[in-house]
Amino acid sequence: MSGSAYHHGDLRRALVDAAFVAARSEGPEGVSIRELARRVGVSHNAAYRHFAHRDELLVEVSGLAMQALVDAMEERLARVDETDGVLRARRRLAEIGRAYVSFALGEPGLFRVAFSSHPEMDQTSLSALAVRPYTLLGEALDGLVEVGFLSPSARVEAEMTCWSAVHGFALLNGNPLRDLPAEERELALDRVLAAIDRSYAATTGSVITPGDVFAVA
Amino acid sequence: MSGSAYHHGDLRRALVDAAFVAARSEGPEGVSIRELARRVGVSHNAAYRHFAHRDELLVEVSGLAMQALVDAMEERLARVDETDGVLRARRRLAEIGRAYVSFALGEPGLFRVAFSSHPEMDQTSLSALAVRPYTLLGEALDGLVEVGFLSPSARVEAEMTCWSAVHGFALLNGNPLRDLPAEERELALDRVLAAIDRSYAATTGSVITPGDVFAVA
DNA sequence: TCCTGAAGTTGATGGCGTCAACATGAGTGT
DNA sequence: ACACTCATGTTGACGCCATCAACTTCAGGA
Repeated sequence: MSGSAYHHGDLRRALVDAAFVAARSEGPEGVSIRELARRVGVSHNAAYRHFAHRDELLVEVSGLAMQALVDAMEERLARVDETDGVLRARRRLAEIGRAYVSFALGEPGLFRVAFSSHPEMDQTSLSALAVRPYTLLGEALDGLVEVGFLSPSARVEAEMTCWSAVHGFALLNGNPLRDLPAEERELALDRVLAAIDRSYAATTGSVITPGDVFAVA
Repeated sequence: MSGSAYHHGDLRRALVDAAFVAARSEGPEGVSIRELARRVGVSHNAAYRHFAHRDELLVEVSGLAMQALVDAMEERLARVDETDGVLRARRRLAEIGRAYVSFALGEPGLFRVAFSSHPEMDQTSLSALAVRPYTLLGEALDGLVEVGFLSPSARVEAEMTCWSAVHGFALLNGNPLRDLPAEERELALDRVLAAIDRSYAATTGSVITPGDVFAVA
């Protein structure tokens, strides 16, 4: 009933796909039911057989965008080849942050659609959407605790701190600071990540040898 | 020429005022030229004698919203009555963060309009808008350096770190985490602020006596 | 074979931003 | 005192949008 062939072929999927490319290049507000219908070669209103309203379609696209973000994070995580336990855990956390920011700045449309608020959307499905990046981050933090770099007591909801820093950085650099030179931005991100790293080290009195993980002290 | 009386009285101001209240209750997308015209008792299109397009009006409102944010921060800063130098500087920084978050969550419409992106808007005026909160934050950070809590080398662009953390926290709590219980949210913010504090202390080897500034260790 | 219900279409309503053409009237130069 | 000009406002249009209601079509089961 959802994926079978009918008049069009598979309109629902076609619409979602088209919406994804539209959102990718123009963000959520660039997704127009009518435009999609035109693009897919179907009459306006056809979409309403599959989505109650525009927001329902956007939620679907949000899911895909979020998935793309997760993929980017996982791909980058997989590249960490550090063998020393502590360094590895710290680098993994940093890579999550880098992947997040790089996705936000490289795919602004998708990023915005992933986090765009849909008033119609019930809260549960909303947080369910963001759950995967959250757990990914959580695992990295658990890793830090395991190697003794982050104290268990500071571990509590450490997700919030990391996520806030990186999310804020991504948004500020996408908007008010949008034309900061890439070099400066890179450096600034290093500093933010270093600050988090330093903050965690302080919870266990771990020593950070300069140049350990980050270029900046 | 800008503030004189004419047909309407002072349409430009009236429009901006109406736009402000609209933005306050519904955010940037709730600001409609036609609706404002109706509200002000003037014909649609009248606004176009004062603003080239909708975005130009929104920029004006952004400025007001940003000003409101700054006011909130300054008001809160003024309330810090700590006498001990180090504690005072640390608390001032924390208060800036709290004011920022509290404004973002208490006035979501204004906050969003303050930071909404206006494609038509040239970059210079955009960053000029955000300059005041930025300098306010900068002054607080300078204070931390003066009392020896933050090392001068870590001072470099520390604005970015603070601003990112707090901005991200505000947005996450306004959107995906929008119905987190207020209590938990408060605690989470404490933790974020404590992490920053800790991170700065680490740059000078300053000792943090528990319960110094924040409830959480 | 028919007929039902899902999938798609047509046409309308009311919203929006914006352009062009017109109306009005306050303030200035003579 | 008068006429003229130009800023300010108005009317009416265009094309976009989301969405509703009423239709057609047609595939698959009784």
